Amino acid sequence: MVRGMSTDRLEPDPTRLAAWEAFVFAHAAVVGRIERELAGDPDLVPLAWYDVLTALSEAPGERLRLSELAREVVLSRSGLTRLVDRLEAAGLLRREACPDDGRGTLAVLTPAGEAALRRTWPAYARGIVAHFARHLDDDEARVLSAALGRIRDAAREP
Amino acid sequence: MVRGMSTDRLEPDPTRLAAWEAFVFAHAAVVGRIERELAGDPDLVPLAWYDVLTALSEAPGERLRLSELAREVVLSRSGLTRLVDRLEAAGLLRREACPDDGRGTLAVLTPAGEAALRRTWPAYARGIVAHFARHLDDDEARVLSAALGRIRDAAREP
DNA sequence: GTTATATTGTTGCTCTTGCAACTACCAGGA
DNA sequence: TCCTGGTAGTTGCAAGAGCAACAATATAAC
Repeated sequence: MVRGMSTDRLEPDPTRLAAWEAFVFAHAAVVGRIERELAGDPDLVPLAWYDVLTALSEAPGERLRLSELAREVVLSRSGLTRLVDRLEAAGLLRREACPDDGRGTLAVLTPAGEAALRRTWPAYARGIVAHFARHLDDDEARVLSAALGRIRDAAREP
Repeated sequence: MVRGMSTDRLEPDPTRLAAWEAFVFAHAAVVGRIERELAGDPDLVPLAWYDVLTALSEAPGERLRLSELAREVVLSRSGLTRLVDRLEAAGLLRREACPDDGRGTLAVLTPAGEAALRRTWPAYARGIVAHFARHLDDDEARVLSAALGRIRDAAREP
């Protein structure tokens, strides 16, 4: 697993607890800020929409099963249903029946969805740089990417 | 500011972008898991309550102005008003008039609030270890604490 | 002292989310 | 084949959070 601590401790040591607290509140503060910045321009989509559209744009055929999408953006299935409702109503994606599974539904990115993605990216990127990336040196960036990626993958498992 | 990048870039480099994406989804996955674990036991308080109670327990006199508390837990003032309503209704804190400012209100931790904190900590600590701390070696823990602390402090400023 | 400006906390409203229950569908076993 | 268990997606419901607007109080300018 990981060196430097016994893996069956019941409490985090002070350094890891400080990391956890910084993690939680940094997330709230930074995401809140970026969200408000995006909300200031009616042409830009909110972060939750952006996450869904990005996941679709990176998927083969720009389409994904709803259950897959829910795992991808870390949302409950019911939450994802409503989110996809809103995106579909806005024309940024469309639902399509899954050919090989009668239960399934695919979300498919539309040209309007791609356009929304491209339109939102510059402001989003500025927010990431100004409130997050700007404060990291190269070593820290690598460590965060590796460590948080590992944590995310573990927490996403069933 | 920080070495290793020019500070006026409009987009994050790939490493920092990967760090950002891991940061966002790791938070959603880990906090969601811990929240569900706590919700499984009716004697434990949810994370938002825990954050408020901790902030109070660490403040001098175990009391804090509501505006200070809102900054501390990164919540809007209206959001904090309702949250404090719920905590007060549950008897975990009480409101008190601020002696030196007629506009102000203090939130004061009650014994029941301290008890809730102590009761919730073990399960919360287990969640932090199992889903977060367990995946960090000592170096990573130090880097996360420092870097995310810096990011949090910057994003909390007005 | 009076007036103008800013801050504190609360409320109305709306949006978003999760859980539990439900339907529709798939897969495996008798 | 039929039946049983499991999965996919949707819905009713309730809880939580933010914005804008408001009343009360404080602070500064004059």
